[in-house]
Amino acid sequence: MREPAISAISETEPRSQDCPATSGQDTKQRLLDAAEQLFAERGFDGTSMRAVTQAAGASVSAANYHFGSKQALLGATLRRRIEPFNRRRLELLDGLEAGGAVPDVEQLMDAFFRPPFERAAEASGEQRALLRNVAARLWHDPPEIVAALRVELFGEVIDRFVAALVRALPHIRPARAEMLLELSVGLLVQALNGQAVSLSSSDADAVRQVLVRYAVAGVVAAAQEHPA
Amino acid sequence: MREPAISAISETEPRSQDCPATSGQDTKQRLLDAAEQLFAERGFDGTSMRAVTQAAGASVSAANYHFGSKQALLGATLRRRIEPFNRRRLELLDGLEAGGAVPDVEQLMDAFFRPPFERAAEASGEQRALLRNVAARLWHDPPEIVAALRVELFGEVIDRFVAALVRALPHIRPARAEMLLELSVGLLVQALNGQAVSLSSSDADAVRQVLVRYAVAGVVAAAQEHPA
DNA sequence: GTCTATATGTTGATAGAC
DNA sequence: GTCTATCAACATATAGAC
Repeated sequence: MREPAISAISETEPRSQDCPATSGQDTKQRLLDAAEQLFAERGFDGTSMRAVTQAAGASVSAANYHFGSKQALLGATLRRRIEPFNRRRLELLDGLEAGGAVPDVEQLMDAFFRPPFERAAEASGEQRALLRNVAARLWHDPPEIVAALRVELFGEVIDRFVAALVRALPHIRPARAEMLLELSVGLLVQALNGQAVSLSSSDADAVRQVLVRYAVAGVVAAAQEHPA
Repeated sequence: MREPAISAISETEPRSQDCPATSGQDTKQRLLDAAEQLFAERGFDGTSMRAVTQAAGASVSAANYHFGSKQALLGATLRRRIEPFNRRRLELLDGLEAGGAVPDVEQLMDAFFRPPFERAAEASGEQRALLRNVAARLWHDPPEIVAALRVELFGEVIDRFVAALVRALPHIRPARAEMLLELSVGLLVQALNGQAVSLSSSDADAVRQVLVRYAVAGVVAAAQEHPA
């Protein structure tokens, strides 16, 4: 998945006249792929535009033409990776709430945790390693673009799941539900990014089940404001 | 270019005022303070030696004289901040295990989570903001020095607490205990770094209690390999 | 111990040819 | 749309005066 893009520059546009319109999209995709991998491996500041464009077999100018800036390129990679997860989360939640049903905490946490693991199971080793770091970067890198993206990408998901948690735990205050969901995100990030958890050597399903069990018990136990 | 803005950051300890002889230690401390704050705010790659030395009112050469390299400077800041936490963790664990006692999961998780919150309670607002990011950087930044430091600083703590967890939960496999402790670290990092948790506006004790309640229930529930 | 000055490399972004 | 060439700014690290 790394070098085959070189062939694109070894020949001088053999079919460029046949489909010139798709050449732009193709380069854009290769840039996105290369940027995603490098940002995940070496971080935003640790990745130069030159490194990205070389890996993609393109020029720095091409990247700036398509994305405008390095920050916008990072935003595009994160958006592309996260959006499907959150669409899937909402899809699962919609299913659980169909017909006015009130899903319980276990169903909710499972719906929240499942999407990245589905992707991990179907992905190659390299993609899994990548996935781990994307999560860590998105939740712990301070740059402004990441904070804005977090709201853009996660806002609806957080709102919907907090509301569902409030319904599942009738005596919980919404602020507490939000706090517990955020703590659960820490659990998920650690699981995806961790060492001992080792997504690559374990069965993704097994890890997810441990995670869900941990989170369900934790959320239920910490839901009460003043425990006995 | 700038005024010697030193007072904004100096925080370490009330040092004696012998000026010329201890001038070296003084500069070293100021560099450490400035580096810690800037690394926390802008990350390792986002922080230049120039920024650090200007904030500390010193020169780049002085920093390289004292620490040798930028990476070593990062290592020094993390070591200074993390070491007391882990000493305190081991101290609390020693207390719990005194006389051959076998502490339960709640005592263990409390001892593991408490030190950063103690520090947070006694610290200023700036220090609390800083603390949050130190945790996130140490656990999610990929650079080699961070990985090595993690083993150096956390190795003994992890070993001791995993062993204690195995004693507290007799049927748990050590690998599972290690996984659950690592997941719990994710919980802690998210609590220290999170938005909704908001250490600065809440009572640190209250947050810690929620955290402990979440983790205890989670660890106990996820300890069994094959739940009914 | 700390400084000034500098060596040497890299960065993100742009200009303009094609 | 993509390239080559180039820019100004900034990076880390070192040399040598004091």
